[in-house]
Amino acid sequence: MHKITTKETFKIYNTLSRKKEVFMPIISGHVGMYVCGATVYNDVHLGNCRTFISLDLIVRYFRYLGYKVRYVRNITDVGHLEDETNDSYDKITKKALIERIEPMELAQKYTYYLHSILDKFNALSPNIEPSASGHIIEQIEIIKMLIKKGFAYEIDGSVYLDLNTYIYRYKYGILSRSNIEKTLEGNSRCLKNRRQKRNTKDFSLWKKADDAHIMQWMSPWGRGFPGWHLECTTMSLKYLGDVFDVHAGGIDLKFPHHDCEIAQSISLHGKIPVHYWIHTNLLTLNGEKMSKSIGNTIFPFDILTKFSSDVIRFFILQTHYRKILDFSSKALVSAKIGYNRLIESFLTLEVIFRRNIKVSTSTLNIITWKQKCYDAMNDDFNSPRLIAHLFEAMHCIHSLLEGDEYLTYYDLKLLENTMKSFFLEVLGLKIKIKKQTSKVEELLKFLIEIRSKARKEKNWVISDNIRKDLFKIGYNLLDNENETKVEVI
RNA sequence: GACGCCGUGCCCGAGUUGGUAAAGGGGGAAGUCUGCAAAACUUUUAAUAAUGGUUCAAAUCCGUUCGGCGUCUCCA
Repeated sequence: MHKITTKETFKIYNTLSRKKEVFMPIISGHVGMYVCGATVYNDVHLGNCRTFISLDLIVRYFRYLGYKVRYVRNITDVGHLEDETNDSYDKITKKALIERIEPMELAQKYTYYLHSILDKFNALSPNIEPSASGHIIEQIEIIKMLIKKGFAYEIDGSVYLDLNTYIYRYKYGILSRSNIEKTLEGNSRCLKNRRQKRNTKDFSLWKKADDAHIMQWMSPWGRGFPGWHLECTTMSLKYLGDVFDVHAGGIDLKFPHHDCEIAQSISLHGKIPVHYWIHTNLLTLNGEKMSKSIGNTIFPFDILTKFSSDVIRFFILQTHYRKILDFSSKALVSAKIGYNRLIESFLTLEVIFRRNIKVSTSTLNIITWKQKCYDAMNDDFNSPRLIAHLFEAMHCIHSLLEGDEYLTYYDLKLLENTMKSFFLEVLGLKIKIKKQTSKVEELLKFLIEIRSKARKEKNWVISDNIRKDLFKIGYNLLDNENETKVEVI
């Protein structure tokens, strides 16, 4: 494995301090990382995918540096309110009624779907993927403790976190740096329909369920279901401890979700639960947030027919995770062309190895280049810069092929290993060469032979017709010096 | 209204704890190659939103303006 040699220069942008900070794990060599996963009531869209792909890059790089990562990503299958003014239904229940299936069946269906999509994008599975519905008992225990400590109160079968009590002792909103009073002042929507709560700013830990609510559990406060913010606090506490290294998620979860999590944890044990908060930025469509509720969404299968999952992943990683990324097919086409060139260079490298030219000194400094790759990733996971360095390596390979530059066998191997490991392990991309089924391949070979014969006889009519007709059905013939290559369109 | 973020060439996109010539990709142009075409390779092209200020030095820090976006409702 790779040694953790660069840890003193490895920096992560921490939303809490709004600065890049040198990463120092709680336990040397280990990283505990919690990611807010998806609410499984609908197909994941490309915006969700961007977040999980960005965070996959982060997990991969931790591991690449040699850290042992416990990667926990939850499944929200209960408790996420569709609309707080409507007490009866949460997202899962509502969709289950529409689809006429059991809520659990719905959650299962979309969980499978999420897995299959993320698998396609080569995102690594979490080590633990806990679901909210599987941790009802733990959540009830935490609510009990919060009530006992005086930070929560029960009214008519629902339990709320008492922010006034909390604010008396601690600061609320340290992550978003929002002033809850001022925030509520300017937002009239928040003032409606809060008859149950002592204060509008209090948020629910447990909600009473009426008979129509399918997903409900028995609790000391009657039948109900847990609030959304509680599940992450509960499950991260259970699997990573009361204070852990990294908590990550989409930027839209910063407030109120993550600030509420912090309030819950601090109420519980008095400590800020996380050292490094990482927030990924949004994927926009026509400049606006891609969102299920707004409806401007692109689903993975909408574009997987036009672009491979690798190209989409490459496209996403070409932008830094903290920058807004606007979806456009034009940019995707650019990414596709660049990606293919990069893959070609791996094949060119093989050609250079086969040539086996022996030199005693190198004309290029591969060690310096390798360090630049690390520097890019060490600077808050700067994948666009890493990709730029891979393109530089591609140009080096071309120069080697032309004989303009030379590398010793050792340096050549170093170049290959570094390039491949960053490409495959860190960026999580694949070096895939499209291949035909054997019979199609034989037929193509046969046609190319006929065409080659025609070309030798300068029968351009036959040779051009073969090329034209094959192009029509998706095969592009490329005539090189001695051979004809087939490109699948 | 409160709290934030962003604006880099034709397009995408690094650089934003101030400092050598502002990465990289795509596109355009020219060339090499070539029966033609394509591909590949080489070279080349062009930018810091506007305006003040701080500084020996600003894309980077501060002010103002314009434009875009996010959160405060459920969100990745």
